[in-house]
Amino acid sequence: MIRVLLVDDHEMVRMGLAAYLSTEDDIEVVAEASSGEEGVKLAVELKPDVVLMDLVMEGIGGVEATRRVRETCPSCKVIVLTSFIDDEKVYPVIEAGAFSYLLKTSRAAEIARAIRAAAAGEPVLESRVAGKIMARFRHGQEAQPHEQLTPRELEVLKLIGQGKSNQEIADELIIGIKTVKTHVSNILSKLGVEDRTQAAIYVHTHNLD
Amino acid sequence: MIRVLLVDDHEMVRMGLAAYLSTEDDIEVVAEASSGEEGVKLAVELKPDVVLMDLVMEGIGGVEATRRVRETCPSCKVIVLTSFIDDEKVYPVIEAGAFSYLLKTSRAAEIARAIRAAAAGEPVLESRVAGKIMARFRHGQEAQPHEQLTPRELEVLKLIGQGKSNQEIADELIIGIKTVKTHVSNILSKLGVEDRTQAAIYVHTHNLD
DNA sequence: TACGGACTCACCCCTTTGGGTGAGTTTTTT
DNA sequence: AAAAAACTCACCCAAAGGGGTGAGTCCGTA
Repeated sequence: MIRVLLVDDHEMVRMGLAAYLSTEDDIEVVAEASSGEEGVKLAVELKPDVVLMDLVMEGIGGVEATRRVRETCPSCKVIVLTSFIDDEKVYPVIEAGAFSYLLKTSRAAEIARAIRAAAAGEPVLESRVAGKIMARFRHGQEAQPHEQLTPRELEVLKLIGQGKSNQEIADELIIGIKTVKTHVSNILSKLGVEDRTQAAIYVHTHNLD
Repeated sequence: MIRVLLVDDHEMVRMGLAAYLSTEDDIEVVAEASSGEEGVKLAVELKPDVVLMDLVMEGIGGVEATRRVRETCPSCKVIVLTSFIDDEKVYPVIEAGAFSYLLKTSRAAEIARAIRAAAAGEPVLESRVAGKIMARFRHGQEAQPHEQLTPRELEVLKLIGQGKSNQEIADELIIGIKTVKTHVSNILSKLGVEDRTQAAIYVHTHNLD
């Protein structure tokens, strides 16, 4: 019997999963959590075989919840279940220890299959997610352009993403405007964009909040 | 008996709703649709009392689906059920004829209540949605700043949101750069922002794709 | 017809931005 | 201790952005 913990703040989704999974003889839903915190707590207590984890939740998100579950219960396989693929949380959550990655548009049978696969030690990646991962390795492991920014540059980039001018950024960071300009130049070059507007768009399309 | 049609491309959500609603004596799920098109078709055929409609779907979205359902089956009450509140699709879908608006984080009991309310002719607005609607009326019906943009200005704004320079916008629209600058000035003034970067951010936070 | 709104373009002028280059200081790593 | 990376600031200069103003055309409507 595969013991499963559901973590999702959507009651309907939990009910749907629970209803479907209860029809599978070899799968047992041992508990449901409506938040990341609760999910971590239940995972530690119950040591389920598989955790079905939503990514977007109030409080600590699925990424942090996954990290904590992996820390406190390394035997738990975390299957991430989320709505969107464009979320740039794909890489972080995999780094956080997610074992499989599915989309919520998946058929119910797919999910049952992924649960059995996880219990058997086989990860499952939704095809589009797999494509992203492959692309990342193909293009060299440098990954996201913004990951090669220095901490200070990242800080400046976020302020650009808030629509701040160089002077405002200088005031906020208590440095000279000349220094800000240097950072901005380096940022534009590293991100491969032409101006601060494109950099701001980068921030928003990559959710660098 | 209240006859309900479910429209959602997430099989799990449909299952969860169907499972829960089947426990309610006065509610009957007469059909499920996994796309907007299918939902419209089934609504016409079955004339349900209430349609539970997801907003984000492949193909025609929930907004267009709602409009068509209302056109072809005016007696059907459409309850919109979506994940996010920041979606600026709230107003459009209400204009399209949505009767109630709930979030997917709602408790299942809330949904059953909303279904009964809809059948009785009472709309239900999730509190945060209600707040938005109220705010819109309080601030004068002018609503979103970008709605007072002219068609041409909106076109330019979208290009700003793509990170285009004035010259690139001029080339794309086959007009002079002086004209673009005029549009940009008017846009900044109407949106109440200081520069094109903030305008680009506006585009992305308001989903003006 | 007259009016207003939208779209177009122009001129003047100032500010901001961004590239290139150099260089000093601090922090971290080797 | 030496090397590398990060952070800081500076100067020069060209390009782009943005405010203000004026004005012509076209189109739909009162």
